Amino acid sequence: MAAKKNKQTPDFNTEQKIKAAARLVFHKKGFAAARTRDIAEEAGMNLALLNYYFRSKEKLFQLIMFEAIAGFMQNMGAVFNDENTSLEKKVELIAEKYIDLFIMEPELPLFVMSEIRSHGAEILEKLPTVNTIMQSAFIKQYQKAVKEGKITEPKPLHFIMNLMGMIVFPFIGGPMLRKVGKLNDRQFNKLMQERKKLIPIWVKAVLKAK
Amino acid sequence: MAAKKNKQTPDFNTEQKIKAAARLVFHKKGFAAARTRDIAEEAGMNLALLNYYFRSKEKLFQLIMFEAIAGFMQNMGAVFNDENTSLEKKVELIAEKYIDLFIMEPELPLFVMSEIRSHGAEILEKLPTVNTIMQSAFIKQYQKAVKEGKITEPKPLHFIMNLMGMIVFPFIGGPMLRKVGKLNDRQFNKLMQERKKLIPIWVKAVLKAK
DNA sequence: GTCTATAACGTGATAGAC
DNA sequence: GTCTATCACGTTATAGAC
Repeated sequence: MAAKKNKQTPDFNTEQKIKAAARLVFHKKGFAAARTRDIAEEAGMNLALLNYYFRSKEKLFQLIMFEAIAGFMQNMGAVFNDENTSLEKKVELIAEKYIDLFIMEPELPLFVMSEIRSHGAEILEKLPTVNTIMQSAFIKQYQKAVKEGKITEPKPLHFIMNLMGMIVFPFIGGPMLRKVGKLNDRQFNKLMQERKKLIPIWVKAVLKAK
Repeated sequence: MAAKKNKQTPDFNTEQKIKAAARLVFHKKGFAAARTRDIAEEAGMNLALLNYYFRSKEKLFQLIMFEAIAGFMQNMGAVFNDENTSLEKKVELIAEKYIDLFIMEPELPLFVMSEIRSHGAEILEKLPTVNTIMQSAFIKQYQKAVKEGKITEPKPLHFIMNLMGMIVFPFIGGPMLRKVGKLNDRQFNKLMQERKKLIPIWVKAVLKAK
Protein backbone atom coordinates (compact mmCIF):
# COMPACT_ATOMS: atom_id res chain seq x y z
CA MET A 1 0.00 0.00 0.00
CA ALA A 2 1.89 3.11 1.26
CA ALA A 3 2.40 5.71 -1.46
CA LYS A 4 1.79 5.14 -5.13
CA LYS A 5 4.77 4.87 -7.39
CA ASN A 6 5.43 8.14 -9.11
CA LYS A 7 5.20 6.61 -12.57
CA GLN A 8 2.97 7.93 -15.34
CA THR A 9 0.54 4.99 -15.59
CA PRO A 10 -0.21 3.92 -12.05
CA ASP A 11 -2.72 1.08 -11.70
CA PHE A 12 -3.09 -0.70 -15.02
CA ASN A 13 0.26 -0.68 -16.71
CA THR A 14 0.70 -0.81 -20.44
CA GLU A 15 1.63 -4.47 -20.44
CA GLN A 16 -1.73 -5.36 -18.92
CA LYS A 17 -3.53 -3.00 -21.28
CA ILE A 18 -1.95 -4.64 -24.30
CA LYS A 19 -2.79 -8.10 -23.03
CA ALA A 20 -6.41 -7.14 -22.46
CA ALA A 21 -6.62 -5.64 -25.93
CA ALA A 22 -4.96 -8.68 -27.45
CA ARG A 23 -7.43 -10.99 -25.75
CA LEU A 24 -10.32 -8.95 -27.12
CA VAL A 25 -9.02 -8.81 -30.69
CA PHE A 26 -7.73 -12.39 -30.90
CA HIS A 27 -10.93 -13.82 -29.44
CA LYS A 28 -13.01 -11.81 -31.87
CA LYS A 29 -11.02 -12.28 -35.08
CA GLY A 30 -8.72 -15.23 -34.56
CA PHE A 31 -4.96 -15.25 -35.04
CA ALA A 32 -4.78 -14.84 -38.80
CA ALA A 33 -7.30 -12.02 -39.17
CA ALA A 34 -6.07 -10.07 -36.15
CA ARG A 35 -3.53 -7.36 -36.95
CA THR A 36 -1.01 -6.16 -34.44
CA ARG A 37 -2.10 -2.63 -35.34
CA ASP A 38 -5.68 -3.50 -34.29
CA ILE A 39 -4.42 -4.63 -30.92
CA ALA A 40 -2.25 -1.55 -30.39
CA GLU A 41 -5.11 0.75 -31.32
CA GLU A 42 -7.54 -1.13 -29.07
CA ALA A 43 -5.04 -0.67 -26.24
CA GLY A 44 -4.85 3.04 -27.07
CA MET A 45 -1.16 3.07 -27.85
CA ASN A 46 1.53 2.47 -30.39
CA LEU A 47 2.34 -0.68 -32.31
CA ALA A 48 5.99 -0.60 -31.26
CA LEU A 49 5.04 -1.12 -27.63
CA LEU A 50 3.55 -4.46 -28.48
CA ASN A 51 6.86 -5.76 -29.72
CA TYR A 52 8.70 -4.09 -26.86
CA TYR A 53 6.68 -6.03 -24.29
CA PHE A 54 5.90 -9.27 -26.08
CA ARG A 55 8.56 -9.63 -28.78
CA SER A 56 6.13 -10.79 -31.50
CA LYS A 57 2.52 -11.34 -32.50
CA GLU A 58 3.08 -15.08 -32.26
CA LYS A 59 4.40 -14.86 -28.69
CA LEU A 60 1.51 -12.66 -27.61
CA PHE A 61 -0.93 -15.07 -29.20
CA GLN A 62 0.59 -18.07 -27.43
CA LEU A 63 0.03 -16.26 -24.15
CA ILE A 64 -3.62 -15.45 -24.87
CA MET A 65 -4.24 -18.96 -26.16
CA PHE A 66 -2.67 -20.53 -23.10
CA GLU A 67 -4.89 -18.50 -20.80
CA ALA A 68 -7.96 -19.36 -22.85
CA ILE A 69 -7.18 -23.04 -22.57
CA ALA A 70 -6.46 -22.70 -18.87
CA GLY A 71 -9.92 -21.17 -18.55
CA PHE A 72 -11.42 -24.25 -20.12
CA MET A 73 -9.39 -26.62 -18.02
CA GLN A 74 -9.69 -25.32 -14.50
CA ASN A 75 -13.42 -26.01 -14.66
CA MET A 76 -13.35 -29.37 -16.33
CA GLY A 77 -10.62 -31.33 -14.60
CA ALA A 78 -11.54 -30.92 -10.98
CA VAL A 79 -15.24 -31.56 -11.48
CA PHE A 80 -14.80 -34.61 -13.69
CA ASN A 81 -12.40 -36.30 -11.30
CA ASP A 82 -14.18 -35.64 -8.02
CA GLU A 83 -15.25 -39.04 -6.69
CA ASN A 84 -17.41 -37.50 -3.98
CA THR A 85 -20.03 -35.89 -6.20
CA SER A 86 -22.78 -37.74 -8.03
CA LEU A 87 -23.18 -37.82 -11.79
CA GLU A 88 -26.14 -35.47 -11.47
CA LYS A 89 -24.20 -33.00 -9.35
CA LYS A 90 -21.34 -33.02 -11.84
CA VAL A 91 -23.69 -32.13 -14.66
CA GLU A 92 -25.09 -29.24 -12.62
CA LEU A 93 -21.62 -27.94 -11.82
CA ILE A 94 -20.37 -28.20 -15.39
CA ALA A 95 -23.42 -26.46 -16.83
CA GLU A 96 -23.21 -23.68 -14.28
CA LYS A 97 -19.48 -23.06 -14.47
CA TYR A 98 -19.24 -23.14 -18.26
CA ILE A 99 -22.26 -20.96 -18.89
CA ASP A 100 -21.00 -18.40 -16.38
CA LEU A 101 -17.61 -18.46 -18.09
CA PHE A 102 -19.08 -18.06 -21.57
CA ILE A 103 -21.42 -15.27 -20.54
CA MET A 104 -18.33 -13.38 -19.43
CA GLU A 105 -16.32 -14.34 -22.53
CA PRO A 106 -18.80 -15.23 -25.29
CA GLU A 107 -16.14 -15.48 -27.99
CA LEU A 108 -14.10 -18.02 -26.07
CA PRO A 109 -15.61 -21.28 -27.40
CA LEU A 110 -15.48 -20.33 -31.08
CA PHE A 111 -11.99 -18.89 -30.63
CA VAL A 112 -10.60 -22.06 -29.12
CA MET A 113 -12.37 -24.40 -31.56
CA SER A 114 -11.24 -22.33 -34.56
CA GLU A 115 -7.64 -22.21 -33.49
CA ILE A 116 -7.61 -25.94 -32.85
CA ARG A 117 -8.70 -26.33 -36.46
CA SER A 118 -5.71 -24.29 -37.64
CA HIS A 119 -2.98 -25.11 -35.15
CA GLY A 120 -4.44 -28.54 -34.45
CA ALA A 121 -2.04 -30.87 -32.76
CA GLU A 122 0.14 -28.27 -31.03
CA ILE A 123 -2.79 -26.93 -29.07
CA LEU A 124 -4.35 -30.27 -28.22
CA GLU A 125 -1.02 -31.34 -26.75
CA LYS A 126 -1.42 -28.58 -24.20
CA LEU A 127 -4.70 -30.06 -23.01
CA PRO A 128 -3.62 -32.84 -20.64
CA THR A 129 -7.18 -33.24 -19.40
CA VAL A 130 -8.24 -34.35 -22.87
CA ASN A 131 -6.24 -37.53 -22.47
CA THR A 132 -7.54 -38.34 -19.02
CA ILE A 133 -11.27 -37.72 -19.41
CA MET A 134 -11.98 -41.31 -20.41
CA GLN A 135 -10.34 -42.51 -17.18
CA SER A 136 -12.07 -39.97 -14.93
CA ALA A 137 -14.40 -40.63 -12.03
CA PHE A 138 -17.14 -39.24 -14.22
CA ILE A 139 -16.73 -42.02 -16.79
CA LYS A 140 -16.58 -44.71 -14.12
CA GLN A 141 -19.78 -43.43 -12.56
CA TYR A 142 -21.41 -43.37 -15.96
CA GLN A 143 -20.45 -46.93 -16.76
CA LYS A 144 -21.61 -48.10 -13.35
CA ALA A 145 -25.00 -46.48 -13.93
CA VAL A 146 -25.24 -48.20 -17.31
CA LYS A 147 -24.63 -51.59 -15.71
CA GLU A 148 -27.28 -50.88 -13.11
CA GLY A 149 -29.74 -50.10 -15.88
CA LYS A 150 -30.15 -46.46 -14.84
CA ILE A 151 -28.85 -45.22 -18.18
CA THR A 152 -29.91 -46.48 -21.59
CA GLU A 153 -27.14 -45.10 -23.83
CA PRO A 154 -24.01 -47.15 -23.09
CA LYS A 155 -21.44 -44.81 -24.66
CA PRO A 156 -20.34 -41.95 -22.41
CA LEU A 157 -18.99 -40.10 -25.45
CA HIS A 158 -22.51 -39.58 -26.76
CA PHE A 159 -23.45 -38.17 -23.41
CA ILE A 160 -20.51 -35.78 -23.38
CA MET A 161 -21.37 -34.62 -26.90
CA ASN A 162 -24.94 -33.94 -25.85
CA LEU A 163 -24.04 -32.12 -22.68
CA MET A 164 -21.33 -30.00 -24.27
CA GLY A 165 -23.47 -29.39 -27.32
CA MET A 166 -26.30 -28.00 -25.24
CA ILE A 167 -23.89 -25.79 -23.29
CA VAL A 168 -21.54 -24.62 -26.03
CA PHE A 169 -23.67 -24.34 -29.16
CA PRO A 170 -25.70 -21.29 -28.11
CA PHE A 171 -22.43 -19.36 -27.82
CA ILE A 172 -20.95 -20.72 -31.04
CA GLY A 173 -24.12 -19.82 -32.90
CA GLY A 174 -24.77 -16.71 -30.83
CA PRO A 175 -25.00 -14.15 -33.62
CA MET A 176 -27.29 -16.37 -35.66
CA LEU A 177 -29.54 -17.18 -32.70
CA ARG A 178 -29.87 -13.52 -31.73
CA LYS A 179 -31.07 -12.87 -35.25
CA VAL A 180 -33.46 -15.84 -35.31
CA GLY A 181 -35.02 -14.92 -31.98
CA LYS A 182 -34.61 -11.15 -32.40
CA LEU A 183 -32.82 -10.98 -29.06
CA ASN A 184 -30.66 -8.21 -27.65
CA ASP A 185 -27.69 -9.01 -25.40
CA ARG A 186 -29.72 -8.80 -22.20
CA GLN A 187 -32.40 -11.16 -23.49
CA PHE A 188 -29.81 -13.58 -24.80
CA ASN A 189 -27.98 -13.69 -21.47
CA LYS A 190 -31.25 -14.25 -19.67
CA LEU A 191 -31.87 -17.30 -21.85
CA MET A 192 -28.41 -18.58 -20.98
CA GLN A 193 -29.14 -18.11 -17.29
CA GLU A 194 -32.27 -20.22 -17.70
CA ARG A 195 -30.23 -22.93 -19.35
CA LYS A 196 -28.03 -23.33 -16.27
CA LYS A 197 -31.04 -24.79 -14.46
CA LEU A 198 -32.67 -26.48 -17.45
CA ILE A 199 -29.76 -28.38 -18.97
CA PRO A 200 -29.36 -30.70 -15.95
CA ILE A 201 -33.08 -31.51 -16.16
CA TRP A 202 -32.95 -32.16 -19.89
CA VAL A 203 -29.80 -34.20 -19.64
CA LYS A 204 -31.33 -36.36 -16.93
CA ALA A 205 -34.23 -37.09 -19.28
CA VAL A 206 -31.82 -38.02 -22.07
CA LEU A 207 -30.08 -40.51 -19.83
CA LYS A 208 -33.32 -42.42 -19.37
CA ALA A 209 -34.60 -42.07 -22.94
CA LYS A 210 -35.28 -45.18 -24.96
CA MET B 1 -22.29 -37.11 -75.77
CA ALA B 2 -20.79 -37.74 -79.22
CA ALA B 3 -17.02 -37.13 -79.31
CA LYS B 4 -15.06 -35.43 -76.55
CA LYS B 5 -13.78 -31.98 -77.22
CA ASN B 6 -10.15 -32.05 -78.27
CA LYS B 7 -9.06 -29.74 -75.45
CA GLN B 8 -6.27 -30.62 -73.03
CA THR B 9 -8.42 -30.88 -69.87
CA PRO B 10 -11.60 -32.58 -70.89
CA ASP B 11 -14.08 -33.33 -68.11
CA PHE B 12 -13.29 -31.20 -65.10
CA ASN B 13 -12.19 -27.85 -66.35
CA THR B 14 -9.78 -25.64 -64.50
CA GLU B 15 -12.51 -23.37 -63.21
CA GLN B 16 -14.14 -26.29 -61.42
CA LYS B 17 -10.79 -27.50 -60.16
CA ILE B 18 -10.00 -24.12 -58.64
CA LYS B 19 -13.41 -23.89 -57.03
CA ALA B 20 -13.06 -27.33 -55.48
CA ALA B 21 -9.60 -26.44 -54.20
CA ALA B 22 -10.86 -23.12 -52.85
CA ARG B 23 -13.69 -24.85 -51.02
CA LEU B 24 -11.22 -27.24 -49.41
CA VAL B 25 -8.75 -24.57 -48.33
CA PHE B 26 -11.28 -21.95 -47.22
CA HIS B 27 -13.28 -24.49 -45.22
CA LYS B 28 -10.14 -25.71 -43.52
CA LYS B 29 -8.37 -22.43 -42.79
CA GLY B 30 -10.94 -19.68 -43.07
CA PHE B 31 -10.66 -16.60 -45.24
CA ALA B 32 -7.85 -14.77 -43.45
CA ALA B 33 -5.47 -17.71 -43.06
CA ALA B 34 -6.06 -19.11 -46.54
CA ARG B 35 -3.55 -17.99 -49.15
CA THR B 36 -4.34 -17.85 -52.85
CA ARG B 37 -1.11 -19.77 -53.40
CA ASP B 38 -2.44 -22.60 -51.23
CA ILE B 39 -5.54 -22.78 -53.38
CA ALA B 40 -3.64 -22.71 -56.64
CA GLU B 41 -1.28 -25.42 -55.44
CA GLU B 42 -4.15 -27.54 -54.16
CA ALA B 43 -5.73 -27.23 -57.61
CA GLY B 44 -2.42 -28.26 -59.18
CA MET B 45 -1.92 -25.12 -61.19
CA ASN B 46 -0.67 -21.57 -61.25
CA LEU B 47 -1.73 -18.68 -59.05
CA ALA B 48 -2.46 -16.42 -62.02
CA LEU B 49 -5.27 -18.69 -63.16
CA LEU B 50 -7.15 -17.98 -60.00
CA ASN B 51 -7.33 -14.28 -60.80
CA TYR B 52 -8.03 -15.02 -64.43
CA TYR B 53 -11.17 -16.98 -63.55
CA PHE B 54 -12.37 -15.30 -60.37
CA ARG B 55 -10.85 -11.80 -60.40
CA SER B 56 -9.87 -11.82 -56.72
CA LYS B 57 -9.54 -13.83 -53.52
CA GLU B 58 -12.47 -11.91 -52.09
CA LYS B 59 -14.73 -12.76 -55.05
CA LEU B 60 -13.79 -16.42 -54.92
CA PHE B 61 -14.47 -16.47 -51.21
CA GLN B 62 -17.90 -14.89 -51.65
CA LEU B 63 -18.75 -17.70 -54.05
CA ILE B 64 -17.63 -20.46 -51.70
CA MET B 65 -19.36 -18.81 -48.78
CA PHE B 66 -22.60 -18.44 -50.70
CA GLU B 67 -22.60 -22.12 -51.61
CA ALA B 68 -21.84 -23.10 -48.02
CA ILE B 69 -24.78 -21.08 -46.81
CA ALA B 70 -27.01 -22.48 -49.52
CA GLY B 71 -26.04 -25.94 -48.26
CA PHE B 72 -27.27 -25.00 -44.83
CA MET B 73 -30.46 -23.48 -46.12
CA GLN B 74 -31.82 -25.97 -48.60
CA ASN B 75 -32.17 -28.48 -45.78
CA MET B 76 -33.60 -26.17 -43.17
CA GLY B 77 -36.24 -24.16 -44.98
CA ALA B 78 -38.28 -26.85 -46.65
CA VAL B 79 -38.40 -29.14 -43.63
CA PHE B 80 -39.26 -26.40 -41.14
CA ASN B 81 -42.12 -25.05 -43.22
CA ASP B 82 -43.77 -28.33 -44.24
CA GLU B 83 -47.18 -28.36 -42.59
CA ASN B 84 -47.79 -31.99 -43.47
CA THR B 85 -45.09 -33.54 -41.32
CA SER B 86 -45.25 -33.92 -37.55
CA LEU B 87 -42.85 -32.31 -35.13
CA GLU B 88 -41.26 -35.69 -34.53
CA LYS B 89 -40.82 -36.33 -38.22
CA LYS B 90 -39.21 -32.92 -38.71
CA VAL B 91 -36.67 -33.68 -36.01
CA GLU B 92 -35.83 -36.98 -37.68
CA LEU B 93 -35.40 -35.31 -41.06
CA ILE B 94 -33.25 -32.48 -39.73
CA ALA B 95 -30.97 -34.80 -37.79
CA GLU B 96 -30.54 -37.10 -40.77
CA LYS B 97 -29.98 -34.42 -43.42
CA TYR B 98 -27.58 -32.34 -41.38
CA ILE B 99 -25.49 -35.23 -40.14
CA ASP B 100 -25.23 -36.61 -43.66
CA LEU B 101 -24.17 -33.18 -44.88
CA PHE B 102 -21.57 -32.72 -42.16
CA ILE B 103 -20.12 -36.20 -42.61
CA MET B 104 -19.48 -35.21 -46.23
CA GLU B 105 -18.16 -31.76 -45.30
CA PRO B 106 -16.99 -31.89 -41.68
CA GLU B 107 -15.42 -28.42 -41.76
CA LEU B 108 -18.61 -26.73 -42.90
CA PRO B 109 -20.16 -25.82 -39.52
CA LEU B 110 -17.03 -24.32 -38.02
CA PHE B 111 -16.28 -22.52 -41.27
CA VAL B 112 -19.68 -20.85 -41.44
CA MET B 113 -19.80 -19.99 -37.74
CA SER B 114 -16.28 -18.53 -37.81
CA GLU B 115 -16.90 -16.39 -40.84
CA ILE B 116 -20.15 -15.10 -39.36
CA ARG B 117 -18.07 -13.98 -36.39
CA SER B 118 -15.75 -12.00 -38.69
CA HIS B 119 -18.03 -10.80 -41.46
CA GLY B 120 -21.06 -10.78 -39.20
CA ALA B 121 -23.95 -8.79 -40.53
CA GLU B 122 -23.16 -9.10 -44.24
CA ILE B 123 -23.43 -12.86 -44.13
CA LEU B 124 -26.49 -13.03 -41.92
CA GLU B 125 -28.32 -10.77 -44.36
CA LYS B 126 -27.93 -13.50 -46.95
CA LEU B 127 -29.80 -15.96 -44.75
CA PRO B 128 -33.46 -15.17 -45.42
CA THR B 129 -34.55 -18.33 -43.62
CA VAL B 130 -33.09 -16.95 -40.41
CA ASN B 131 -35.77 -14.28 -40.33
CA THR B 132 -38.64 -16.65 -41.04
CA ILE B 133 -37.88 -19.54 -38.69
CA MET B 134 -39.93 -18.06 -35.86
CA GLN B 135 -42.98 -17.94 -38.15
CA SER B 136 -42.52 -21.44 -39.56
CA ALA B 137 -44.90 -24.38 -39.33
CA PHE B 138 -42.38 -25.94 -36.99
CA ILE B 139 -42.79 -23.17 -34.42
CA LYS B 140 -46.59 -23.25 -34.68
CA GLN B 141 -46.62 -26.99 -34.10
CA TYR B 142 -44.31 -26.55 -31.14
CA GLN B 143 -46.49 -23.89 -29.53
CA LYS B 144 -49.61 -25.98 -30.10
CA ALA B 145 -47.98 -28.94 -28.38
CA VAL B 146 -47.02 -26.71 -25.45
CA LYS B 147 -50.64 -25.60 -25.06
CA GLU B 148 -51.80 -29.21 -25.14
CA GLY B 149 -49.37 -30.01 -22.35
CA LYS B 150 -47.30 -32.37 -24.49
CA ILE B 151 -44.18 -30.25 -24.08
CA THR B 152 -42.87 -28.81 -20.83
CA GLU B 153 -40.38 -26.19 -22.08
CA PRO B 154 -42.44 -23.33 -23.54
CA LYS B 155 -39.69 -21.59 -25.50
CA PRO B 156 -39.01 -23.11 -28.91
CA LEU B 157 -35.64 -21.35 -29.02
CA HIS B 158 -34.35 -23.57 -26.22
CA PHE B 159 -35.49 -26.56 -28.20
CA ILE B 160 -33.73 -25.36 -31.34
CA MET B 161 -30.53 -24.76 -29.38
CA ASN B 162 -30.67 -28.25 -27.95
CA LEU B 163 -31.39 -29.94 -31.26
CA MET B 164 -28.76 -28.01 -33.20
CA GLY B 165 -26.27 -28.35 -30.36
CA MET B 166 -26.57 -32.12 -30.39
CA ILE B 167 -26.21 -32.21 -34.16
CA VAL B 168 -23.54 -29.57 -34.74
CA PHE B 169 -21.26 -29.73 -31.71
CA PRO B 170 -19.63 -33.08 -32.50
CA PHE B 171 -18.39 -31.59 -35.78
CA ILE B 172 -17.32 -28.27 -34.25
CA GLY B 173 -15.41 -30.13 -31.57
CA GLY B 174 -14.41 -32.98 -33.86
CA PRO B 175 -10.62 -32.85 -33.41
CA MET B 176 -10.96 -32.62 -29.63
CA LEU B 177 -13.49 -35.44 -29.46
CA ARG B 178 -11.36 -37.73 -31.60
CA LYS B 179 -8.55 -37.14 -29.13
CA VAL B 180 -10.75 -37.65 -26.07
CA GLY B 181 -12.20 -40.89 -27.39
CA LYS B 182 -9.10 -41.98 -29.30
CA LEU B 183 -11.17 -42.36 -32.44
CA ASN B 184 -10.05 -42.61 -36.05
CA ASP B 185 -12.15 -41.16 -38.85
CA ARG B 186 -14.07 -44.37 -39.43
CA GLN B 187 -14.98 -44.76 -35.77
CA PHE B 188 -15.96 -41.11 -35.53
CA ASN B 189 -18.25 -41.35 -38.55
CA LYS B 190 -19.83 -44.49 -37.14
CA LEU B 191 -20.69 -42.55 -33.98
CA MET B 192 -22.26 -39.84 -36.11
CA GLN B 193 -24.32 -42.44 -37.96
CA GLU B 194 -25.60 -43.70 -34.62
CA ARG B 195 -26.57 -40.18 -33.67
CA LYS B 196 -28.91 -39.90 -36.66
CA LYS B 197 -31.17 -42.43 -34.98
CA LEU B 198 -30.49 -41.47 -31.37
CA ILE B 199 -30.95 -37.71 -31.46
CA PRO B 200 -34.69 -37.93 -32.27
CA ILE B 201 -35.13 -40.28 -29.32
CA TRP B 202 -33.17 -38.06 -26.96
CA VAL B 203 -34.91 -34.93 -28.15
CA LYS B 204 -38.28 -36.52 -27.60
CA ALA B 205 -37.28 -37.22 -24.00
CA VAL B 206 -36.15 -33.62 -23.56
CA LEU B 207 -39.53 -32.35 -24.72
CA LYS B 208 -41.24 -34.21 -21.88
CA ALA B 209 -38.62 -33.55 -19.21
CA LYS B 210 -39.64 -31.69 -16.08
C1' DG C 1 -5.86 -20.46 -71.48
C1' DT C 2 -1.68 -20.95 -69.12
C1' DC C 3 2.62 -19.63 -67.69
C1' DT C 4 6.75 -16.47 -65.58
C1' DA C 5 8.09 -12.25 -63.83
C1' DT C 6 7.04 -8.35 -61.39
C1' DA C 7 4.41 -4.64 -59.60
C1' DA C 8 1.58 -2.89 -55.66
C1' DC C 9 0.28 -3.30 -51.24
C1' DG C 10 -0.36 -4.63 -46.35
C1' DT C 11 1.63 -6.22 -42.23
C1' DG C 12 5.08 -7.57 -38.62
C1' DA C 13 9.08 -5.96 -36.76
C1' DT C 14 12.96 -2.73 -35.68
C1' DA C 15 16.00 1.56 -35.40
C1' DG C 16 16.69 5.54 -33.23
C1' DA C 17 15.14 10.05 -31.31
C1' DC C 18 13.09 11.69 -27.15
C1' DG D 1 9.09 3.49 -21.74
C1' DT D 2 7.07 5.57 -25.62
C1' DC D 3 6.94 7.52 -29.94
C1' DT D 4 7.75 8.19 -35.42
C1' DA D 5 9.80 6.60 -39.39
C1' DT D 6 11.27 2.89 -41.92
C1' DC D 7 12.67 -1.66 -43.26
C1' DA D 8 11.84 -6.45 -44.69
C1' DC D 9 8.90 -9.66 -46.12
C1' DG D 10 4.88 -12.20 -47.70
C1' DT D 11 0.83 -11.99 -50.36
C1' DT D 12 -2.49 -10.43 -53.81
C1' DA D 13 -2.92 -9.01 -58.27
C1' DT D 14 -1.42 -7.93 -63.01
C1' DA D 15 1.47 -7.48 -67.33
C1' DG D 16 3.06 -9.72 -71.04
C1' DA D 17 5.16 -13.76 -73.46
C1' DC D 18 3.75 -18.09 -75.32
